[in-house]
Amino acid sequence: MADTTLAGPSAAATAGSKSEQAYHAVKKQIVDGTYSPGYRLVLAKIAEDLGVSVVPVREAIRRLEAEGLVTFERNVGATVAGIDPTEYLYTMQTLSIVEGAATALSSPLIGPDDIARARSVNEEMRACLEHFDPVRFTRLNQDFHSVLFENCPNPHILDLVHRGWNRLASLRSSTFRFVPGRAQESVEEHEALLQLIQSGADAADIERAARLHRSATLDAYLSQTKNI
Amino acid sequence: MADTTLAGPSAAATAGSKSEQAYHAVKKQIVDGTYSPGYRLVLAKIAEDLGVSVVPVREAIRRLEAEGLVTFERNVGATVAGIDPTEYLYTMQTLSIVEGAATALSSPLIGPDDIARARSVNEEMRACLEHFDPVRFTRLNQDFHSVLFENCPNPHILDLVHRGWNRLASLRSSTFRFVPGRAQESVEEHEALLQLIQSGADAADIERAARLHRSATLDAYLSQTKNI
DNA sequence: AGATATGAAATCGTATACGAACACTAGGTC
DNA sequence: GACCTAGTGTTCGTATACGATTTCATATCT
Repeated sequence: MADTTLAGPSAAATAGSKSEQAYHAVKKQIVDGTYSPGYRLVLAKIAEDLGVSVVPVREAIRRLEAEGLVTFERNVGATVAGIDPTEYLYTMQTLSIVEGAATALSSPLIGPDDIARARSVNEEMRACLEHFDPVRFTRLNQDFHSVLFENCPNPHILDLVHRGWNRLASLRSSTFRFVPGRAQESVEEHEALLQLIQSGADAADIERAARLHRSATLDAYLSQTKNI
Repeated sequence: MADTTLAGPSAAATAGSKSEQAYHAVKKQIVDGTYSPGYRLVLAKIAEDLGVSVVPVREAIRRLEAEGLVTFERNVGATVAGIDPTEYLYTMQTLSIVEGAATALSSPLIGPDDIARARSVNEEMRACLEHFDPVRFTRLNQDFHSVLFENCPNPHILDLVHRGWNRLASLRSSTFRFVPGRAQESVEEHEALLQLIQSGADAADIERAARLHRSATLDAYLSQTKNI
């Protein structure tokens, strides 16, 4: 299965350093929800928990800030970044663009076995709809697209996709939970996308489909909030 | 005129801090070419030059690393990042995507006065062709697109555009210099793009045109290197 | 001579320490 | 009672110090 730990930023240089360790530790806890949005990240406390000094922790926090996972205020401190409706819109819109591009760029390199694997993941997602397992659903959704992106010829774009996913992590399964029916649609769109790729469709058509797949989720959210 | 100092990353939080000062100072010198690719960035030396200690400098360097402007190797140090043909391809491809999207998203908000300003910049660019002033040409090129992006409704995408531009800064005017005729084409494409926007064309058409405008430069480079 | 080992110099990575800025409470004043 | 003010505690920002690692030059061995 594709590794959805979500590779760090382009800069993974200093592996093994305490700063690196702190970065991964804090990131993990943000992405998996241990630290919720708004949680106050006190340098000294994190340093003590990890058994290191504040300097590497500070560096780690600043890196997470650059990725949008924490917000930093001078002389005040860091808090786990939430994602307000505006930020959500920006992030989803950007994701629709970069995911569309990543899918289109990868499509010529996607083989029958990849299609089969992706389809199998999608069927698992369908099963999640029955059991109502939104957390697993979200994870499988990333797996699905990760399979398609495995051979993406442009790592920069892939990196942007991963950043967007991390940015959305604080929402967990909210779109799944709050927009009923969207998850079902999503599974169908996945299948349609696979067939499009399988049929050797034009890259532009694949890009459009992949982009719409993401923006439909955004639209579903927008139209719902408008109706309330 | 549009400010092409190229806004920093989303995180401009700690304005006024020494770390911030160091960040801007080093970034400026990388972007304007004072530090060429491969230049060894020694923390202690930069710290002394700026009159601060190494800790904030280190933080600044790590931020620049995250933006791809410097490469960092553990226990060895930082060097100004070069851009090899592969990186160039990745960056240009990504730029074509995000610039295309930024242009399309901005287009409904571009008014007649914006068009006029952009056209005036483009005419300056045309003049640069006569005087053969590649550095100014590159700068004006950014100005041109900055005018179009001024009202971009998605700051995330704009940020990606700026990052790409910074990343290419180390090349200076190489595309202009090495692909004769491309600059001329570029000016013509700008004018065509303006007319497309002015005519109220479909966002999809505008996006395609803007994307091709960037990828044509990449293609020109690729076909030239192939011929050698 | 070429390759390998050894030492010194340079540079990084992190701990510790301390001054500075902010938040919050308590007390006083109108 | 509401508002302002002083004081205290918390947390950040940066300087300094030192051990760890790499690099480079020199010496030694085959």
